[in-house]
Amino acid sequence: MARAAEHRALYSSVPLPTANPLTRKLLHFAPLSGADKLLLDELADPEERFPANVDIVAEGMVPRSVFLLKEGMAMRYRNMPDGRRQIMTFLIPGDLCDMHVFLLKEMDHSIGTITPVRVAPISRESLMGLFGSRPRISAALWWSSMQEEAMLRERIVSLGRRDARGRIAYMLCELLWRHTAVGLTDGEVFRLPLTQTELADTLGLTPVHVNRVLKDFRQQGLIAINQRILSLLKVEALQALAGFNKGYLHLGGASAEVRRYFDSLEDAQRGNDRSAGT
Amino acid sequence: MARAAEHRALYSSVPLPTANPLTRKLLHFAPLSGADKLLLDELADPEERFPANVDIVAEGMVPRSVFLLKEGMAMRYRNMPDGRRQIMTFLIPGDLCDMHVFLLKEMDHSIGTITPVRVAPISRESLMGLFGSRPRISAALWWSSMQEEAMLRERIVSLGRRDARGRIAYMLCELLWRHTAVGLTDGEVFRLPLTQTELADTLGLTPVHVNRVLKDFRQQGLIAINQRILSLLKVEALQALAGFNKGYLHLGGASAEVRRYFDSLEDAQRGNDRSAGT
DNA sequence: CGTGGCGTTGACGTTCATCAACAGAGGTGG
DNA sequence: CCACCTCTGTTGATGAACGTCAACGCCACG
Repeated sequence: MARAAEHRALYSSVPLPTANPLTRKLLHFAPLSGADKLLLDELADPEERFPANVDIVAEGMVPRSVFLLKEGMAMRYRNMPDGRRQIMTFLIPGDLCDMHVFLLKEMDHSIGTITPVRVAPISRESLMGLFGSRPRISAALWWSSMQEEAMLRERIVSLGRRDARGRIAYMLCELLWRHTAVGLTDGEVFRLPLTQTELADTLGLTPVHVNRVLKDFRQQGLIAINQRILSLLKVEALQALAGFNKGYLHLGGASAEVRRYFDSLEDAQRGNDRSAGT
Repeated sequence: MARAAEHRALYSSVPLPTANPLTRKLLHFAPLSGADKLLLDELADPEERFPANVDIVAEGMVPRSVFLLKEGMAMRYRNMPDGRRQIMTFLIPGDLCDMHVFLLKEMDHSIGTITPVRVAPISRESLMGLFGSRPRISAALWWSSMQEEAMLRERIVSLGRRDARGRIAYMLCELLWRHTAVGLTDGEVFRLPLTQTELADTLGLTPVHVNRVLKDFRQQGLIAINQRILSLLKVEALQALAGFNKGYLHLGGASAEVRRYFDSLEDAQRGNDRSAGT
């Protein structure tokens, strides 16, 4: 396949992101100062590794620390009593597993790795400290969590009102834009290490049916897959197929008004710091 | 139907809730002081009314103020390009419409009324003020928003991996528990002003199919419906049918550890207030 | 007295699930 | 280095769950 060779070539030219993926993502919300970026880098510094196909957090556990995913892919999922599985979310670099859930008494779902991953554990204390002292980063993290919620809502729309072709097209588009937001694409090409079974468990379909639809997409020249590298050859067509509108990802940033508001908080905070002799 | 008469009788004995529904809900997270409750009552005091079947907020608008739903029922929904509709969430008394979304540039879905509603508009300022000064209420609101997110995830599980009977059973159970949490049930009986079409648009089904399943449930003696009053006659059976586990609603409250943490913040805050001469 | 929304029921069609079998890739132990 | 095995992808045959289309009754409302 000439096409495959071609997009591998493209992919190999993807520059390694210079900033950490969380920073990259948050920059879609609002500009961050050098100090903010430094702080985020420190936050992302500690490192822990997990192999593929293990649970980082299991259903029923008490949520403890928070993890920042730095590399690899993971998922939130739940097993049904009859052994079937529903994947709720894919986690990609720059995503936080459970910035919030530590408020809850016990996990209602599991988080498992899909590929080997590198994560930065973040303690509840440092996160709460951040919230108390850095309004702009807090707002950005909050925004990011709103974005995640919007993605959940979009999944509901997809599962409720799109057919198999629409669901798959929509999911490929969402993954493309999310990867773009953290600098992990080259044009419409990115690495997608999912099995067809995992896609099926995400979209409420069977692996067999996912296979048939993907075959169809390939034959129509909409996508190409090779060595887990996915090319969306006709993004427009795919988006049309799904009725996909990337608005729900809210990549356009905050309104000027909201941004000003958090800037003013930031200034107030700096004032506090000075008066406290910091 | 003797049964219908019976459950109407039951329903009429439901006492009017003394506390406002938001307070009732938040008490599931942690105890609140008298001052906290007073503050929540003030928050809920302003009033605005909307008739049934109108949009309170429409897709594409800039999210402005936040609303507390005090009475009636509303929904978040989205219209698809082909005219079909997906309902994402039902809002019942005690729910906040978009505590968070004001961080986003534009709404990616609409909020519409199902029945006439009474809401309390809350300004961004008073909400932010609360977050700055009342750690315990803030934590409770945050918890409530986590709970909403958990409900979204559960919907995804439902749409992805349950059949029509399971979905409907699950939705009835969820609505029962949510109403219970704000004191709007009497045993397994509560008022549910939804049409079958609305249920269908929530669960990714057609009104026709919802009708057939409900008929079946009625014939099996699982439920009874009369004048929009719903009785879950065999909750156990319904929950078994859906594989329903109310754990995801997190009604058990916060862990002792989390609660202590926010109590300590509260104390620190009171210290600040005193030293600032308030 | 019409009219429109909602619930209800029947006949029929389509999408997707289920079951089954096999091929290729990659990993592991002998 | 090869045999073996498991996981993933692939394809075909069959069936069930749910959607679509259509019609009618009921009730609230103007």
